Amino acid sequence: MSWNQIVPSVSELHSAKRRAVLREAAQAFNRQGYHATTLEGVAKRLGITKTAIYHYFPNKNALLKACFDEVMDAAFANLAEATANGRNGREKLRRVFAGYLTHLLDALTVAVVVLEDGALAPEDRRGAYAKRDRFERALRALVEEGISDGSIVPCDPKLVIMALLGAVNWVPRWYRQDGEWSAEQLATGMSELLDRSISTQPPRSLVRRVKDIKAVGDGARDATPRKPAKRKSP
Amino acid sequence: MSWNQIVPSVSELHSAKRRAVLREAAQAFNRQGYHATTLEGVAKRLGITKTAIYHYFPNKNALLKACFDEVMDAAFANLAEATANGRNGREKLRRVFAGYLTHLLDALTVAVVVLEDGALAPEDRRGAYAKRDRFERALRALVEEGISDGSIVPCDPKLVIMALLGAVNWVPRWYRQDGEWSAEQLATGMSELLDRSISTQPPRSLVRRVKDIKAVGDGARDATPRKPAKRKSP
Amino acid sequence: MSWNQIVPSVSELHSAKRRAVLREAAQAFNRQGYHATTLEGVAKRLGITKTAIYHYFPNKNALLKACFDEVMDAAFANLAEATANGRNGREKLRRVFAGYLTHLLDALTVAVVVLEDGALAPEDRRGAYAKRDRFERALRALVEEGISDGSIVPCDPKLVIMALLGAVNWVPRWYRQDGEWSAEQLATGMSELLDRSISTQPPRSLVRRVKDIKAVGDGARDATPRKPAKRKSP
Amino acid sequence: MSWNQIVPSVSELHSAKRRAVLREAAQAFNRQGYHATTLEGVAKRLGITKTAIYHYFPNKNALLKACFDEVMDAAFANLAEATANGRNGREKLRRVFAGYLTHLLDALTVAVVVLEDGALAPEDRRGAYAKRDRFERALRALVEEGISDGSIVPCDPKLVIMALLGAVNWVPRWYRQDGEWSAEQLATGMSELLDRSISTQPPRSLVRRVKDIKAVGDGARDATPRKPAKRKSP
DNA sequence: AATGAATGAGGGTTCATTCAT
DNA sequence: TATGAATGAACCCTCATTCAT
Repeated sequence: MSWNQIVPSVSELHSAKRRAVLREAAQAFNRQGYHATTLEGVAKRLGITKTAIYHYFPNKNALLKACFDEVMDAAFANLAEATANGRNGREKLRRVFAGYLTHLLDALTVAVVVLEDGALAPEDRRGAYAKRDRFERALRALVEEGISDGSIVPCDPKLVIMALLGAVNWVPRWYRQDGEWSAEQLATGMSELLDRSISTQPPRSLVRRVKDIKAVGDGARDATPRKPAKRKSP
Repeated sequence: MSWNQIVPSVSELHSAKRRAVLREAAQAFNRQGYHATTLEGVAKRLGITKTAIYHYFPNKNALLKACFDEVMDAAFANLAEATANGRNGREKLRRVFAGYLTHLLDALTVAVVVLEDGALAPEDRRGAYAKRDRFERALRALVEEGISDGSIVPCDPKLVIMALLGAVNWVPRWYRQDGEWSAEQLATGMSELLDRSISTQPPRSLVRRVKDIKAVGDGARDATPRKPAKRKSP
Repeated sequence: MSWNQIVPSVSELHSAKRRAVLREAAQAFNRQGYHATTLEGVAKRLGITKTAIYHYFPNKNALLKACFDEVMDAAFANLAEATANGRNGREKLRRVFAGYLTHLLDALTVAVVVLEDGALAPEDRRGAYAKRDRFERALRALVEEGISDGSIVPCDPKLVIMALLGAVNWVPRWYRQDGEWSAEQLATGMSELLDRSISTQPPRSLVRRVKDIKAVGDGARDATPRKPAKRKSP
Repeated sequence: MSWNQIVPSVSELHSAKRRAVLREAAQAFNRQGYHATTLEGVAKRLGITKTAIYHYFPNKNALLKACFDEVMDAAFANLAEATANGRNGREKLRRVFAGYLTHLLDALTVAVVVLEDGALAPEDRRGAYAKRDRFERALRALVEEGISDGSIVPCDPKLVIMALLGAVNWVPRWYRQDGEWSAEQLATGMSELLDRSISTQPPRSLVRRVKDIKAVGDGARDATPRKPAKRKSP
């Protein structure tokens, strides 16, 4: 084909549009929930018609499933990265959540349809639940690892994971891109908070007060110092 | 009339039924979300007909509003109690969340429709949002107080409150009464977690390791030791 | 029975209440139409409950039928009187309409459910239609009589009757008791108008201008001069 | 594109269908009243489904409003024409009513939903009432004009207008296209009747009897002589 | 006689989905 | 590829009616 590289191929165009549809739908799902979202509304915001969506997805539920899959894919990718590079349970966990959060906050990304898992079609649900459970189990394993290696405070891993996921999954419903924080700032702030909630290390402020007596802390926990706000344009 | 105090009066019966309807609806809202909940389903689970519900609530949205109001009432009650009795910002905050959580987990109670605020009728929304914002502002003030009095680690109060609320409000969607934990255990576990996430004090486990050197901690924070599971009957 | 004549008997009470229900329902039917009228509304205005109505009428449609019957009874009564006392077709017709109108305007009376004949139950409809048709036929006969005796202008009796009934039956929908006219004034004004519309006699004002030349008119037509307003209290 | 002018364009098709829906609904409203009319029924008679209607009108009430608007538009058009061309109050009035009636009787037209004004949505009602009141006021002004110029008998304009409107608006409820009269005949007959009811001129039959003595009448009133029936096919 | 509770039928409306163009 | 038309399922809600008290 001529126009090489310049004019996008037909299939490129198709997947670009598909992607746009998915993004728009995901944002709607995040904001209003699956059932309150209408295809009409999604289409209108894209400047297309409702039926055009059906060229890219077989039905509404497929949009949800695609969201779910993407989130889970990102989750497992983060998990792999974190497991490979983290030095102890807590650090691994922090890496997972930081990556997960960054993914959620990325405007381009599909999002926390995790909240809407119940809306999946029965045939998709089993697989989705299995994936999600696998992810949660992996996270729990990291907690246990952290408890073992002393980086995480003794606790119930299941409860902790649900709590942290609650905090994280909730973000897309209240975070506004044009709001007070940049995505980066938010991710950092949340990560610190989550980290503190399970760390065996005293919080930084305390560390400073105690360090004269005895060196405490693993250093790694200060790896993400608060950066000055790099606010996006409104 | 005899049967005094024993046989419930007519109006008592009415409000008991009303309460039952509200509870059932709330559970459905929590599990599936507002829009995915059908009055038919709620009625069926109560063994009544759809229209019977209309004897107790004028419409579906009124159920949502009633949920919301109840949650907020409990929230403010906790806030008052905590403000009066807490000794510092962090302790106050912990009391608020502990009470809030207990309320959410109470089987008798209506629940976290907070997640579904967008589904409120336009005329109710303004008031509901105002109430909710007032509550969140109060929580943020507690965080600031805690930062000032040194009980809470320096942080962005807004972000912290949203994170903690996310963790807490998410609970009713995954907590099962007949599950692994009693409500009390859950409340305790969550409280400890939330508390750790903002505390300037080193975590208990660390404290033990450090206490030989220097006494640290405010004592109060161990006021709620993990009790042996008092599991409810399924 | 004691309390003779003073305390009304049980059955008197019953029929008085029945009457009250019928009146209220009739007014609602007149104002809003049968289908837009709810028994709840009728009951509320009477200060009773919806179910109480069922002590006096077996169902909503029976109220409509009762209205209809009453109107038709009055109509036939007027017809008899008018036929007996009127001196010619036109005069008879005028008497019928005047009486009919008076009945419609009587606050105590049930009313123009004629407009809602289609809402009657199928089993009642046949009878009701028969009655109504009989009445309309009688009116047409009067028109024909009037044409024959020269008191009514040549015209299509059917059309004329429908037109006059339209004008008359429409009254209850716009007439307000607390409005500008007394019932009497309205009845008089309408009668004059209806009369003029079919009369072979020149209108009064013309008569005055012509009477110098030749005596015209039947005298009877001036039998109901406009009286000064005797307004009812609000 | 070929088929020019012959095959209707897409948008023409749309508005033709819209028109068909409106007509069918209007007929139902006229026959049974607004509340007794179901969209299901309207659709069935059109051979479509209930929901198809929603492609052309946002809801049931919009159908009513469209009817109302069309009637009022025709009313004002007639008013303008009559005011411009009528020679005196009575003649103007007659022209208005004749035109109005013709419109009502036109099979293609939407009709006398005037009777159902109370069923309009609250937000539409104010405007509709204002329009209707403006029309009625204009008619009353014509009556007053007629009284002043001697063409109309002294009377209460308000009462007269309500009576005449009653007679006219009632027509669509009983007139059947496949009945005894053509629309033209009916319009003529009704017009004569209405005219007689307010005219200062002696009726034609009387005129003939009197004219030997003195010439009376304005000539114009005989402008619409009864034409021989031109019956439409059933 | 009167009531509150409850029901079932039915109507308006929304919305995902299909079809023909 | 994209659209407008059309459909059917489902839901909320109203209301006449019945029943037990």
